[in-house]
Amino acid sequence: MAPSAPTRAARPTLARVASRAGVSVSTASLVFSGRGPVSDATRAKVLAAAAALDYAGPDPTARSLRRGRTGVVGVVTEDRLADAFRDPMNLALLDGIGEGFGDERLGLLVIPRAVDSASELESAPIDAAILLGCSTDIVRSVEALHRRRIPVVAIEAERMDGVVAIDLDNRDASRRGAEHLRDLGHRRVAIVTLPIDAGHTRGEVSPERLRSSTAFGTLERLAGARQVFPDAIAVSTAGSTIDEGMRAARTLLDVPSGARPTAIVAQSDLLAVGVLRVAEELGIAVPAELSVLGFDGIRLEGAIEGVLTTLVQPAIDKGRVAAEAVLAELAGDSGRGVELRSELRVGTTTGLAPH
Amino acid sequence: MAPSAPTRAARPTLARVASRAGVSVSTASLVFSGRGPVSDATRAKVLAAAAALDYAGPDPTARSLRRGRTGVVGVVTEDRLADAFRDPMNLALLDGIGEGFGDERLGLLVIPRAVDSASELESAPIDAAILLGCSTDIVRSVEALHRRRIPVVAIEAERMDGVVAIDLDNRDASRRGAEHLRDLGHRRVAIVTLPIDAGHTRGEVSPERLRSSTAFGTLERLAGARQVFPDAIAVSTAGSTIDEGMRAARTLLDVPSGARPTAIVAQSDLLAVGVLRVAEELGIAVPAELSVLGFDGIRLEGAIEGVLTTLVQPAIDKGRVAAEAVLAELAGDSGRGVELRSELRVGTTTGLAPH
DNA sequence: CTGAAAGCGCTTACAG
DNA sequence: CTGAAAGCGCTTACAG
Repeated sequence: MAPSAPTRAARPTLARVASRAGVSVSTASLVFSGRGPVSDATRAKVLAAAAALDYAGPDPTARSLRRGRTGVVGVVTEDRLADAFRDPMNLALLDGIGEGFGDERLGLLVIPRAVDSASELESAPIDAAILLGCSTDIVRSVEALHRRRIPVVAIEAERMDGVVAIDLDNRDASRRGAEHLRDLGHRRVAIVTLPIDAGHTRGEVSPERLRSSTAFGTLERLAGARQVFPDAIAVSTAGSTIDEGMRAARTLLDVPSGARPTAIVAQSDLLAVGVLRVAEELGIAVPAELSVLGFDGIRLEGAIEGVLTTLVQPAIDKGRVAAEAVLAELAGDSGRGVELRSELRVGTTTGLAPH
Repeated sequence: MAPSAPTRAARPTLARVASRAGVSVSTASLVFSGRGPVSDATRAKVLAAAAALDYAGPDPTARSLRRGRTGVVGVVTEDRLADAFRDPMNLALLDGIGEGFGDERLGLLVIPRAVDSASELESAPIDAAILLGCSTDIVRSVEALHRRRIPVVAIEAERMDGVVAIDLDNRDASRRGAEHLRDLGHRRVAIVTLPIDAGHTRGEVSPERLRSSTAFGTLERLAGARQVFPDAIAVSTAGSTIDEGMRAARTLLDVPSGARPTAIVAQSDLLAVGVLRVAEELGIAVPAELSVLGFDGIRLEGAIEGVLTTLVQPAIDKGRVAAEAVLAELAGDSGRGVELRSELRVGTTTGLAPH
């Protein structure tokens, strides 16, 4: 009977408010948008009518259609929602994005990039998209967004046309970390990597797996470390967690001590903590017998003894800069990319190589 | 000159696709929505025209306006984005929500409830809202949503008209946990609480602070523990983190041993871990000298020795049930609330009271 | 300061 | 199976 959706009581419209107030729809609109001059008396009449009808303000969808803006920015994450937010780096990024938006009231629509996620991106009501933790098959996502003429800002992704890149010096920073270990005399070094494929396969990283990998950040960090230690064995994990660090560390450390590396480069701090836990379990002294290097610079809240040697990345800045790039794109300025720099923080988990 | 927004190249429309394909707009629409019968030949013509024009499919905003649905559900969080997601319970909840939506492709718009957040809620393009970690001043948020005739599902909030409540047995579960301590002979018990006010003030919880508090879940858990230990001192924290647990624990434990409680009830597992850390720092044996009880049942990944005694809550179920309630509301079924139950898991951090 | 008109891009009965 | 028409609820030039 009623033309509205059955789930909702009939919602009052601006037209009904205007008619009750005895003004035109355009005038009523002006009252709510504040974009034009309206006399106090008129404004009061309109507001009174709105209150009487329990009108909640202009319908956001209609306003969006008319204005050509949704006021929403998509945040495209690699995995399922919760996994993406379990990574402290992504949380810092979110903080930064919030900061970067400042007073612009933009909503954040989280879009997990599932297998068939192109479809999700094709129909999400967004003005711009920020791609996070991007690795696998990002190109198709970008194509879908480009067809919709939606500006894209990608964080730590490979270079792509028409995409504003917010980069981290992953390769260079990793190289500097590895040099720190080399300067301490380390020669037998192993690497614990972040996921290198969409399947998050664990295990030794063969040249073949390397070639087929699309995990840009992981590859960059690995390449940097191998600039210093070309033959370093690398073991991949299923994610940046303490557990995963422990799993990988066991395969590297639970071996005859002659075969053990004297240093482990972990591609994240959480992985490094896992390595430290296993070293403790196995009675391997850090840093006397084993040096451990992390990446990220997260707060560890006393999860380890001492201070982790790590590459501190400006995670919040990354988000802030991404948000600013989005704002620039929406304002019609073609954003330029930014490369942010990580700093080596020498803690107590690295020291002179044994012997 | 061009009527479109300056930031975007002119986007092709369905009308242009239809005209190029030589069909009506309605027919072209049918091709993309799949909601009506279209001959293969016609479909092919339309698709070819779309490809030629690089048409990305129907505009989501226009579709939303017409259909009266945005396909987006708001997730209203208490704090800033990142804080909300730092809590492992909220992450589990997100997992559950994703599960509960199943094949319904609903986007999640995160809406941090700031001071002026009513305005945010008033204009967010959403079909329904899920209120998380709700405490302060939730009533105004609900009013704003009700005026918009948007169904609201609230998790662990006080009862409100027109809101589907997904509840946890906070009070009862806390009482059961306290009884476990009482049965072990504990009489001097202290409580470390979650935030009890919007300002996240730390310190002893006076009757006055209690009265002015609006943190529903916190109050429920406190009331449950005090059913067993009416005079237990309570110290509030600024959030569910290990750090905060440590801060509170220091005020309770770093005192002459005669004045020390023999058991601490922490309102979250992270707080409990903080308590355990401080006990270790101070050389207080757990459980010989101090029993520690948590709440939540999160995975602790070896962050503590032994197994935390805690109340395991079905966090994922909470999300799943909330999502199902949203689906029911959108389908026109008025959802009933659900109360979920937590189970006491006795670990190794509680034991007989000393003496 | 106010109003009449056009139109944002689509979907959905309805008729054929 | 296809098309013409109405309309979702608003905002924005434009004219007065």
